[in-house]
Formats: sequence, C-alpha cells, structure tokens
Amino acid sequence: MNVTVAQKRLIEKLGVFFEGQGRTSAEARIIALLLVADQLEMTLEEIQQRLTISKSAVNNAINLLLLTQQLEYVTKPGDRKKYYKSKIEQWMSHVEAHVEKALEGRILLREALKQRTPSTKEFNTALKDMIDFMEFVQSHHQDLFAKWKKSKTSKS
Amino acid sequence: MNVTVAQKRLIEKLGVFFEGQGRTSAEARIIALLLVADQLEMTLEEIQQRLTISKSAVNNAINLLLLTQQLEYVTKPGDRKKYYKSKIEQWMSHVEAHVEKALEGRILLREALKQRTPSTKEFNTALKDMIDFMEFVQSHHQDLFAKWKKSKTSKS
DNA sequence: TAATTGGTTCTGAATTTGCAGAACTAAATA
DNA sequence: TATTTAGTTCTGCAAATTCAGAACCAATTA
Repeated sequence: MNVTVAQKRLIEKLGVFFEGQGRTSAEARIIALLLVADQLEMTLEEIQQRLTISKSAVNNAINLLLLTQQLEYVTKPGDRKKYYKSKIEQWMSHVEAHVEKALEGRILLREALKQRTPSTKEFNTALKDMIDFMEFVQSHHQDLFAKWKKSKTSKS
Repeated sequence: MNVTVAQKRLIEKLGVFFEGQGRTSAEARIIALLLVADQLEMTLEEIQQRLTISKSAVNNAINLLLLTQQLEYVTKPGDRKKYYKSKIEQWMSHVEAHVEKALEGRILLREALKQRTPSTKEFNTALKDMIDFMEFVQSHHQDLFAKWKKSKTSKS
C-alpha cells in the first residue's frame, strides 16, 4: 500500500501548486499525498515515510492543517494512532475564503475614497467604480455559494 | 504637498493589507501612497521621501509594479523625471487574476481525479463535486467580468 | 517498573527574502 | 570637460521561515 512513481510525480506537481497558494512545502505535500494516494487515511508515520520528510515537520504541518480545517483525523478502537485524512468537504469554504480575500480590499478602499481630496475627480470616480465592482462581484458570489450549498445539502 | 498624519496611518493599514496579497512591504506602501495622497503623480525621490525607505527599494519596487501593470508613469516635456501614478483602471484585471488563481487548481485536481483508484467511490465523488463547483464558479465569473467590462467601455 | 509507541517541543542550521547603502551609468547642464 | 541629476545595479546584512534531529512526555504494554 505505497505510492507509485506516477503518483509521486503528481504529488510534487500538486505540491508546487499548493505552495503557490501560500502553504509550506510540507503542508503542500501532505495535502497532495492524501489527495492522490489510494489509501485515504494515514498515520503520521506513514505520511512521514511516504514523503520522506522529518517527523517534526510532518507534525507541525499536520497540526496547522487540522487547525485550518484542511485535515481531520479518525481513530480506531483500541488504537492510539490517529488516522489523518483530507477534509475534502471543507474545500469549498476554502475556495470561498480565497475569493473573499480577493475582494475584501473593498472595505479599506472605501475608507481611502472617503478621505480623499475631492479635487481629483476623475481618480475618485475610477476608485469608486472599482469598489462598486468589487461589491457587485462579492454579492453575486455569496449567491453562488449559497445556491451550491443548498443543492448539496438537499441532495445528501 | 506632503501627506498628513491621518493619511500616513491609512497608508500603513493599506500597506499591511497589500502585503497580505503577496506584495513586499515596499510595493505595498507605494501602491497605498499613490492611492491615498492628494498628489496623484510622484517622482521616485518624492516617493522615497514620503515613505522613508531607501532609493534602491523604491526603484526595485517601482519597476516590478510597472512590469505587472500596477503603476505607470508620465513624463513632462524638458523634464527627465518620471512621474509615477497608480494605474487604477487595471485593478479590475488584478481582481480577476486573483479570483482566477483561487480557481486554477481545478486543472490539476482533474488530473488527480483521473488517476485515482476507482475503489474510493465516495471520495472520488466529493472530489468531482469540488471540481464541478470550481468550474461552475469560474465560468460564471468570466461572464461577470465580461459584462462589467462591456458596460464600462460603452460608457466611455 | 522498564520498554515501546505515538506524538510534541526545542534548538540550531540552512535557505530565502527584502532592504540599505554605496558605487555606478547615462543624460543634461554649467 | 566638470557637475548635477535621475535612475540602476551590486554587495552584504538582517530578519523571517522552515525543517531536521534530538530530547522529551504521556500512555500503553511487557
């Protein structure tokens, strides 16, 4: 029950991508591993062996990923080990958060607009347009997410 | 024609925010300065003085911001100086890029799904849902942006 | 109560990054 | 031709991040 060479390759590709999203290389690879491997639940030791990174790095990464809801673990009766797995259902919230982050600037921008000198009319209008746009996209978005969530919960 | 204390405060707040978007502290503050200050166009020296950061830091940051279309400059006849200003009209493209980045993972995820063992049905379905969702949001988005762009260009 | 096991914490090393300061180039002016 | 000015490039340092390895703790088992 190990990972194939092809899987390792994909894990690295995904790893680089997840790094680009701001995660550390250990975090990125753990997420990728639990996304690609046939085995959905792994112990710390198994993760460590498969990725060949140190125990402490795995431990730190796991705990951060647990904290940010990207991972969860299950236990088995009479077994002290924790079996970590990807919390894939929560991924939507992450996309949501990511998009929200792209748009949250509108609050500070509004503040900036408010304190601007009125003499730079053209610039102020452009800034206001920008804020309006972000507001527009944002509200539109909430709709999208809400709709999707609803269609999911009604299905299950 | 300097910046007030209140403006400086806001510049720092915006600076922190822009750092959170992945920019360096120098870049972040330059963008913030040109967004908040009454004076819309500034030379390298003026920027340097107002932010009290080194000339080289300002220069590096400016050139990167020019490269990424976040800044532009104008010149004046018989004046060797460049007057840098915020390229605010391009900001929408940045929001666009930011959102796109949140969703671009779908391509790799599709690859991951494709190579997965078929035995983990539930997981695979959840992954597929995720990808579908990202696809859905993405296409929806392009519409939004296109519509907005159109309404802008027809207005001007 | 000693040994093992799963997991945590600490320390130091390696890497990366961004910036300051100084040296520098090229154009314009004296 | 010397000086000033706008902007660029280089060198080295300081700070931050992340990871490996070792020591550690607490629960379980021998």
